[in-house]
Amino acid sequence: MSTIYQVAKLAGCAVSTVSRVLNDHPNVSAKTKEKVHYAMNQLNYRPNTIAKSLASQRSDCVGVLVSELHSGFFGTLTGAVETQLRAHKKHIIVTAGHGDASLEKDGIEFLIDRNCDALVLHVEAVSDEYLAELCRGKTPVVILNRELPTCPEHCISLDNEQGGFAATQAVIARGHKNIAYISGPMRKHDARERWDGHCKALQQSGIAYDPSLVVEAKFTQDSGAEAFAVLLQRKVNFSAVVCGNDEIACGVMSAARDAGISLPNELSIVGFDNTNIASYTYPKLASVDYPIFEMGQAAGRKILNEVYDINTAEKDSAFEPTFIDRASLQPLN
Amino acid sequence: MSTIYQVAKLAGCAVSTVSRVLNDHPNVSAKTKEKVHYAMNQLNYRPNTIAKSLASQRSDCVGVLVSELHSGFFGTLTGAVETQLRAHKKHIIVTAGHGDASLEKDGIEFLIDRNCDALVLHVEAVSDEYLAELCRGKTPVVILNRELPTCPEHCISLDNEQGGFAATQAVIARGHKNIAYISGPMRKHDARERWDGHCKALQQSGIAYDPSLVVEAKFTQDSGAEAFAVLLQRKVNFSAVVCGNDEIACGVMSAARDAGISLPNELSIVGFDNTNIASYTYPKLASVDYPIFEMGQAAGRKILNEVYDINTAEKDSAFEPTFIDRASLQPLN
DNA sequence: GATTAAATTGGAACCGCTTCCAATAAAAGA
DNA sequence: TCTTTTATTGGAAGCGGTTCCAATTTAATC
Repeated sequence: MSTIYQVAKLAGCAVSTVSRVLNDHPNVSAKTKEKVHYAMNQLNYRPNTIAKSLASQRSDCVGVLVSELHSGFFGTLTGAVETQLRAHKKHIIVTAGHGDASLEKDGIEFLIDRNCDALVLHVEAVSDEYLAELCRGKTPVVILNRELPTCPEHCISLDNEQGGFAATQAVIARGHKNIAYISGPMRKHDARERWDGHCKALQQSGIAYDPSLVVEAKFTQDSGAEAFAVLLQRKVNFSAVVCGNDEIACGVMSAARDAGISLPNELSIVGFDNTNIASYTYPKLASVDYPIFEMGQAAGRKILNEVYDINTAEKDSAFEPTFIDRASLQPLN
Repeated sequence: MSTIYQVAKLAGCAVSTVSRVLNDHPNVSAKTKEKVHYAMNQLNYRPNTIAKSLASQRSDCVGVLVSELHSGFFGTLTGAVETQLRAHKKHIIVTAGHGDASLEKDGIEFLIDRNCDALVLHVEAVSDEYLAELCRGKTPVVILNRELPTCPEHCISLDNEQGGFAATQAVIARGHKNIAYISGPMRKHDARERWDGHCKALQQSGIAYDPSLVVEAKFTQDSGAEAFAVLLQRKVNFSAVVCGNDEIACGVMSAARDAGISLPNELSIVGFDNTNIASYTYPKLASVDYPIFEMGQAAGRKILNEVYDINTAEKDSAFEPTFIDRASLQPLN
């Protein structure tokens, strides 16, 4: 691997000049530039990113932290950020927090230590205070799916409660009265907020809240199936199940069919997130659209604008959860 | 941010000594070590990864290149590598190749330039020669899902042809004779190999190959649906469809149902990869298991062993595609 | 053609850490 | 106690770039 010194020597100039050519500085004469380019080609020179990063304190890299790398939701998010930035020659460094506070911190520090120019975070275990502190730090941060009261300008999120409300409201609008709810882990704020929205919708329609219709699950298919089994054991009466996310809903579908329930006529099911899953199921899953791709793009654009001074000219609209009606939700006959 | 100099000063020793403490070198007296640790805590010192990387030519990072970040298949792969390495304090840097040769190269160079200690690649556009050249380079490489004749020791792959064979054989074994095939893009070697396997199975059973039963698609749901429509337009007779991957199969399911075909009794469908999708569909999708998670883990272990000298003590078995029978495949009555 | 201003270049310090080699201190052996 | 050996330390030269400042060239003005 050749270095900038060798290029300078071959081109017959100083390293500082080569550096200028490298970084498109003005004030380099055309002929010098050409000599340098020639030398670079000759030597097959590729600048050492690490050295550049150390000297310049920049990296042309954005760090992305998500909970899990498998999982379509985060894949979509990461992909959105990546394509957005890649179009401008910026790269991303992805790492996972695994929903654990210390791993999340570890991941964040790793990204900062790698001189990332900015961070995009989808964290769930770390505290608000920690994040607030982080926002005050040197590295610009964009926080997804979380609303920090002290620094709203760093956050891109959507109203989970409103989404939960929309889902249950849609179910009620189709005549359902006995509505079960399978929530995600209540320690996760989004799960809690969605459930809040559900309760609100019930309340608004004057439907009494019945705790025996609610089960807490993990955000996974298997857990959703188990939760549904619990529901059945309770021998409570319900005509629809609203779920904390699509995976849970998918588990419910399987479990319901295993129990001999015919879908969608005997039971309506609604998910949340509107992931690919919703299109894979049969009947297709009604869900609340969580525009994670658009939000990832928005995060990318925000960074391009604010960190790299690249104007993407696109205005970011506010993100609203919208209910997507599909066959898994049927009116109560 | 404090530097190693400040730590040295506060601890009253040389930077070289601090560096030794940092890297657990032997030959540092207990009391010096303690003084240094004290100073590090006092200053809240965090070593600068970039500087370390520049000086040591290492990074404790493994680069991972996949085609797309969204897509469950690659998510699973990336997740497998990540968890495996994270357990030993190694991080991964993920980037995407988008199935384009120049983006793939760009991504690979990016990873190498970031001083990655090793690379895990799932590339599809780049040439065998380029990869062979890469294998000869300084950075250790693990190549997934591709068999390079010149350097098999770098490759972890499974026999796509055998997988394709197994799928169609299973279909034939259930009495089907008119079997449609919707392939992935033929320019991709895995798509081609799977199709080869299909043909082989037909041949072995003495079923004549009928080109009007074959459609080439992309590896996506929508494309699968379109391909199925093409198949219907041809007015050819078939009782089963074998697909290049699960997404295609999923698209076929939708399209078939839209055409009023009842599943699985009127039409059997088989996928490939055995992704999560297979568990989301109804009927559940028979598929060929592609143990991508295990292969990712194996890649991680290989690197831990060969690059970091960390013995994971687990032997890697050979990877065989296995047919997973599920309800979407029914015997022909 | 001399003078001044502007454009180009070169030099060197610096980014923060590693690592080799020499110097010193401690331990062991005579 | 005095060598000899061994364990600890310090010093300094990199790693490969960036960037500020001063020096040199070139162009512009009179």
